[in-house]
Formats: sequence, structure tokens, C-alpha cells
Amino acid sequence: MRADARKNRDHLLAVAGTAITEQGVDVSLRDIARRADVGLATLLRHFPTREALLEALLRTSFDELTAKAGELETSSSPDEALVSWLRDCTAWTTEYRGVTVLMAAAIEDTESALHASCVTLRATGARLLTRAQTAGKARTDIDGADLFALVAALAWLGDQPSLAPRADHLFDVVASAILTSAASNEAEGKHRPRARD
Amino acid sequence: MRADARKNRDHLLAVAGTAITEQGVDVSLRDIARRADVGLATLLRHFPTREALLEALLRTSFDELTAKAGELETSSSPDEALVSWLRDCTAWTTEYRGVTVLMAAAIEDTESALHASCVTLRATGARLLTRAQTAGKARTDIDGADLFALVAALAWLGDQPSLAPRADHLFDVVASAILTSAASNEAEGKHRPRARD
DNA sequence: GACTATCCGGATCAGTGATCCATATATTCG
DNA sequence: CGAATATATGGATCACTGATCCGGATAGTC
Repeated sequence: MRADARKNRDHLLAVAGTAITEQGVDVSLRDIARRADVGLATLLRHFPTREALLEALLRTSFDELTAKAGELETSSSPDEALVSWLRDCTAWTTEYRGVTVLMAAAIEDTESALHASCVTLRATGARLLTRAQTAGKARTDIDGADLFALVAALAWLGDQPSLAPRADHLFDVVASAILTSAASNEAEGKHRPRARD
Repeated sequence: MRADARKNRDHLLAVAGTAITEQGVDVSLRDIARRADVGLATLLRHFPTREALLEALLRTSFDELTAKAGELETSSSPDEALVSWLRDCTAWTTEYRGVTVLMAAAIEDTESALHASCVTLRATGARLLTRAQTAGKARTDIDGADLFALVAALAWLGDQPSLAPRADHLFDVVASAILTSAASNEAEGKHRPRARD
């Protein structure tokens, strides 16, 4: 890659990061190009789609989340690790308003630049979930895909200005549904909460 | 209203219903106008915003959901009524792909044509929730707004093609979190599960 | 210093919702 | 029944979106 091209690419990424933080991932690409003193065509050549731009921008975050999962796996109890990681995931998405919709679309679209990252994220969550389930700390009727969907829904919730104030609380509610009631470990009624349906 | 205007209005509503069922609520307004053999300006005069069009289109549904809640209140147990109604709400949104985002935005936007309907819906849910809580069947640390947000999140989930297959199952998961385990109503530890926040 | 492969970005295109206003028509009144 | 008026209509236009094309500028190489 030519030096001037690399310079433009890096600069575009920096500007895009700022713009997205300010206005969300739906920010006008033309705006980003304008703020980077670059033509729209240049932005689109470096990043052919919005997904491609995001992938480059979020790669670091994705790697950090994956690494975090690895740490939690050795440093925390299965249930704490799972919930803590899920919380990190939802918290992370708040920095990129609107990214959830793109990720939900990307996980099934093998053409999307975000596809691989989403699949990895789901697999990481699945690993933590399985660990918790094996330890009897998480309900066994959900899998990695369910987990991904739940986190996506909670993250989406945080993206909606009117619902965001409830996001943290509702995360706890959902988390309590995923974990087999740990509070009742002193009581006898372990986990048979659900009426058969 | 002039007779020809009324005719156009009704026809537009019918066409809009079809178009939205086929393509979701984000369908191009110009497309709707085209399919109704009408100018775009005509559609926009009858329904100044997309929300206004939806409000007219969904009014019947809203009324039905409200009525249904009334029936359930007298015909079913508090917990069954609540869950059944919530299920109806999420099931209903599947007919109007994408409506959830608009409703989430509308409930805080007093200018939106959908505002009133959303507020009513939330209030209806809150009534059913309170009834279940009073009967000791639902956790007491959530309110109507939380319920609205949860249903919205689940409905959004059903809107995403990649996540939709999990929607029904995850509804059950969330429902189980809302209901206090009925099995423990005979035990002493009623409901103090959550630290006050 | 010249040459070439690479990169750049203004111009353009089809699409979106919104708005304006001259035209067409339904309704009402004489 | 015919004319006047109030109302409704929709093509044209605007600003905006992302996508694409291609003549011109420039960096890297020989």
C-alpha cells in the first residue's frame, strides 16, 4: 500500500471513530469523508461498505473481549465469569450506538465484513455458557445462539434513548433468568421454577 | 373531508397495509404512493409522517390488544393473564416488521403520532403487571416501563432474521424471569430476591 | 529526472422524504 | 342546471443518502 494511501486510511479510521462516537454507526459516510478532508470515493475505496469500516474500527474491541473471556475463565467462578463477560459485551456496545443491528445482520451474512467477528463472539459466549452449565450454574435449555440473541436484545435496548435508562436493571433481570437461582442454594427448591410449557 | 379525498385515504391505507406486510414498516413511501396510483404528495398530505400512517393502520390492532387485556383480567389468573398478553404483544409485532424501533422512539416523543398508543399500551401492561405482583406472582422490582422495554427488546429480536428463530424460546426465558417461581409460594421466602436499587 | 502504477476526489446517478404551486375536480350556491 | 369556490391532486424540485466512473494528481521506481 502506498504511503499516502495508508495515511488516508489511518486518518479516516480516526475520524470515523470520533464521528461514530458522536452520532452512532449510522453517521453519514459523506460526513466522515468531509471531516477527514477526503473525497467520499476515497473512503469507499478503503472501506467498500459501512461494515468494512466498522470491522476495522472494532477489531481491537473484539480482540479485547475475546481476551477478557479467556482471563475470566481462569480467574472467576463459572457463573461470575459468564455474567461479567456478558455485562462487558453490553457495556461495550453502548460506545457504538446502533452497532447491534449490524451485528445481528452480520452473523448470518457470510459476505459481511463483520461476520467472522460476530461468529467468534458467539463462540466465546458459548464457551463461557457451557462452563457455567457444566457447573450447574446456568440453565441448560439455552445455547450460544440464544445467548448472542439475548445480549443483542439488551444491547439494542441500550441504544434506544427511551429505553436505555432501564437497560442495566433489565440486564440483571435477564441474567437472573440465565443463572439457575443461586440465591435459593440455601433453600431446598433448587431449580424447577418454570411451569412446564 | 371531500369524498375523493376519503377514497384516496382509504385506498392508501389498504395499499400501505399490504406493502408493510411485504416489506416491513421501512418500505418506501414513494412505493406505496406508486402502488396506490397516487402522487407522493398526496400520501404525505393524508399522513404527514410515516408514524401518522402507521398510527392509522395500527389503531385497530392497538384497540384489540387493549380489549384483550380487559378480557384476560377477568378470565385468567394474574400470572397467566400477564404472560398471555405479553405473548400476544410480541406476536402482533411480527406482522409489522420494524415497528418496534418506531414505538420505542414514539413513547418518549410526545410529537409522534404513535405516542398516545404506546403510552396506552404501556399502561395496560402495567395494570396486568401490578395485578400479578399483588397476587405475588410477579417479581416486584419491575414496573410498566421495564415491561414495555422487555417486550420491545423481544419484539425487536423477532424482527432480526438471524435471531427470530430464537424469539419464542427467549420469550419463555424472559417470562420465567418476570414470574416469581410459583413453586415457592408455599415456602416462606416469598420475594425479597433483589437488593433494593 | 522521467516514467508508470497507484491513488484521489469531483461529478454523476438512483434512491429517500419533504415541499411548492399550478392544475383539476368535488361541492355548493344562485 | 350551470357557475363559483373551496379543496384535493401530483409533477417538479430540493437536500440528502450511498455507489460508481474516470480524468487528473502523485508517489515509488528505474
